[in-house]
Amino acid sequence: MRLLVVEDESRLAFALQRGLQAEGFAVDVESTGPAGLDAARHGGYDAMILDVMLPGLSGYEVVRRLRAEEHWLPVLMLSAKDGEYDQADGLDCGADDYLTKPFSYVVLLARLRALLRRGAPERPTVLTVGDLRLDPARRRVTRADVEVALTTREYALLDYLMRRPGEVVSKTELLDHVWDASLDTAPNAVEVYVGYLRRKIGRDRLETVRGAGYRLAT
Amino acid sequence: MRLLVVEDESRLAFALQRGLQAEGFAVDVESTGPAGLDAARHGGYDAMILDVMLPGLSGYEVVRRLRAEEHWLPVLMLSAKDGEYDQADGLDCGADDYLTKPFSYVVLLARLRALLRRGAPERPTVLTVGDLRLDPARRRVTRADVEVALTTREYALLDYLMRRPGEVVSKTELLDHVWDASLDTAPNAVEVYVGYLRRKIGRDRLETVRGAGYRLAT
DNA sequence: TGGGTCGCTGTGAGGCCGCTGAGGAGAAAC
DNA sequence: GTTTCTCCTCAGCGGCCTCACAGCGACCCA
Repeated sequence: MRLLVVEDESRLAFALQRGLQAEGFAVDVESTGPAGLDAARHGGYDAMILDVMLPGLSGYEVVRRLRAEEHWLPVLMLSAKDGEYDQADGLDCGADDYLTKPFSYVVLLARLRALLRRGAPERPTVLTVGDLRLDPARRRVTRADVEVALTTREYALLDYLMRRPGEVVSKTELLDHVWDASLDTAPNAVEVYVGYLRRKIGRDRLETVRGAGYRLAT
Repeated sequence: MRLLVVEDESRLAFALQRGLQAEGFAVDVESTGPAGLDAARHGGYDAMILDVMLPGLSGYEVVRRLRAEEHWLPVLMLSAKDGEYDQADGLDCGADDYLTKPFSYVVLLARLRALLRRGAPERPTVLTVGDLRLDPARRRVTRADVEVALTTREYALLDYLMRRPGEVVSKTELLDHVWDASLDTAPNAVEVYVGYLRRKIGRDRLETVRGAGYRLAT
């Protein structure tokens, strides 16, 4: 679990970093609004702890811009002010939760966990061709609901073919996309792997188009 | 938007009902724990506002049972107590947010809207995969109800894997999320820790997907 | 029917990937 | 200071995967 802490008070930032790391989180720290926004945009974090008072760009503004750019990273806001409108503002501008300083570490942790619990996993589509199914996330292939064990190369080959069902795909194209284009492999390797695949997914699923390439039967 | 308010102080319950109705919500009120639980189970509400102190069944217990039955209705808890552990307890037993009485109506509304925005939480408090259970709040892992002692790193690794059961997770992804991205760790560390985990949770629970990563068996 | 071309497959070597035991560094407990 | 615990690196090993090769079969065209 990677966290981004954006906080300009260095003592607090350091305390948070150490405490959260002790809980097993990986923690990066930024100390200004713009730097925090940038990190959140590019970083692949699971959640963000964000101070409201920041140099350069306020915490409110950071969240607003993130949301405007369709980033849905869970955000826990921290603020020294404790007026109620302030809190409402924080939530309404797109933060997911709000803590008022001084806060207790226990509460912070509990809120953070609640936030991480509801993270939204989007699963990529499962490719389906006939009774063949390929799930990229699980890296799993089934044929008529029976799992098929594939090696890395076999899997990559089938993946490529299933994204272009019914089309004729040439050997050189396969060499370019499934094999590393840099190292020159003999075209025969394609034939070898087509052979392997046929044994596993069924001989008739993969047609040879003599002189042109291969076609995955729809 | 339909709301369920479970509150035994009739004045507060009435005030909430009128206020929220004025905002355009459809509001039903229950005044005991068991009645609230029942309504939540059958009612098709979009969110629930739940007092902790209730006759018959405490608010904690209501949420816990709901979650145990796989109901993921967003729950906003209300409590007169204000000890911090109390608040942490509320969140960890499955509530999505927490307000301490006395609270301001503005804050309640903001929190409620934030809750409705993010819809029902998708993940249970306790992560369960097969006979493995991981309780983030207690930082505890059991396998077939036997506690398993894990180090910080082992725990973080299992936590990450259990949030994506059945999916293949690459070593680099694990390095990024379970290890701190800033310090560069050798990819071999992942292999080592997968080895440790296997000894503790069972060799077959963690599959190797050669060339791709690891997969937690569902 | 025969020759040529293209594709298929069994064999085997080489290499990459992942696993594990050993051990050192650093922190914490005693 | 010593012991213990944890984290992580390193090196060696074992196994599976990959792919080249060569011989054979299939297909196409006179």
